[in-house]
Amino acid sequence: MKDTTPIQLKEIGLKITPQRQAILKLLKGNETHPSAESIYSEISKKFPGISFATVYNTLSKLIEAGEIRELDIDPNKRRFDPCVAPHTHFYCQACGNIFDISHDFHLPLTIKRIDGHQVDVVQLNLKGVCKNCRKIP
Amino acid sequence: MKDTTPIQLKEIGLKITPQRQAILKLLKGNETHPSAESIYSEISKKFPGISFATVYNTLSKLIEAGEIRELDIDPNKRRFDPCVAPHTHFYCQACGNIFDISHDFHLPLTIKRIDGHQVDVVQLNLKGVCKNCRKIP
DNA sequence: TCATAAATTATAATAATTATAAAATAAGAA
DNA sequence: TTCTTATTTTATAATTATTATAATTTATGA
Ligand SMILES: [Mn+2]
Ligand SMILES: [Mn+2]
Ligand SMILES: [Zn+2]
Ligand SMILES: [Zn+2]
Repeated sequence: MKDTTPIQLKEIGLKITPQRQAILKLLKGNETHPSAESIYSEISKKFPGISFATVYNTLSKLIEAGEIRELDIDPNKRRFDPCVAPHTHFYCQACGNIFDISHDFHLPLTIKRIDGHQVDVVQLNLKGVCKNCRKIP
Repeated sequence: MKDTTPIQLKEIGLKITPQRQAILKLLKGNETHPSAESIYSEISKKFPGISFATVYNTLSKLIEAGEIRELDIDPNKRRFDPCVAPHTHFYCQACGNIFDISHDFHLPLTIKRIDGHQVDVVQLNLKGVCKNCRKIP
């Protein structure tokens, strides 16, 4: 039988717990850019007793370890992305969904300095009305 | 004596009140990208009785009218910018200050559609450690 | 001056997130 | 395998930012 132990946790110095495994599994390959709330709701199905603190704590640790990243695009809540490679996002102001944009806008991704400031993160955010919401007038 | 009446309010269909005049005056030319809290604190000096609701209400009206805009860059609070012309921002993760970046990154400012989505806003956000915070190790 | 819609205020409510401390548990040592 | 302990989870409270409500006040135009 295939070993499904998520070695990622061990690698970043975290204890392997069922809750963390579930959160990691939910995130892996997830392209919805979930919020803490949506992660909590989903995980609750399998772990009815999980607490919000565990979700937030785990997300913080994963961000620290560089396994996931946080987006600054939803004005109402934190949103998370398991894909840490740089890419553009589109936020729908009607439904709140976030879409990956694969088009290359030739961003200054390697810039390390500007106006004397040290640049660590570069984010291009687009906002408007998504494909789906445009249909429903 | 010079007329200092802010005609902007009348123009956008809002009643001229001392509170609104003060908020508008504080915003005009302000490059600090203030939060509701910082606006409230500052205005309170002249209007000790002003309420947070007035600050938020006024900001909402001004955004609606396109007189100011809101940034999605500070993960903790809403930040406002009286300059509505498109420009890049830098957020310091150490001190929370936001700086305007005048360098032209050739953003797709005229794009109206991508992947079927209707694009209304384009924001380029840089984050890291600002000039001032780098000095204090 | 007066009528009235709009704005302001005090206050409560909501939503997201963070803090605290006790109980549970993963993981390595014995 | 059992023991030990630091880590993690949970329940709960606290905090912070923002929005909602309703009574009072005020700007504005007749
Ligand atoms: Mn993404
Ligand atoms: Mn600006
Ligand atoms: Zn949508
Ligand atoms: Zn700084």
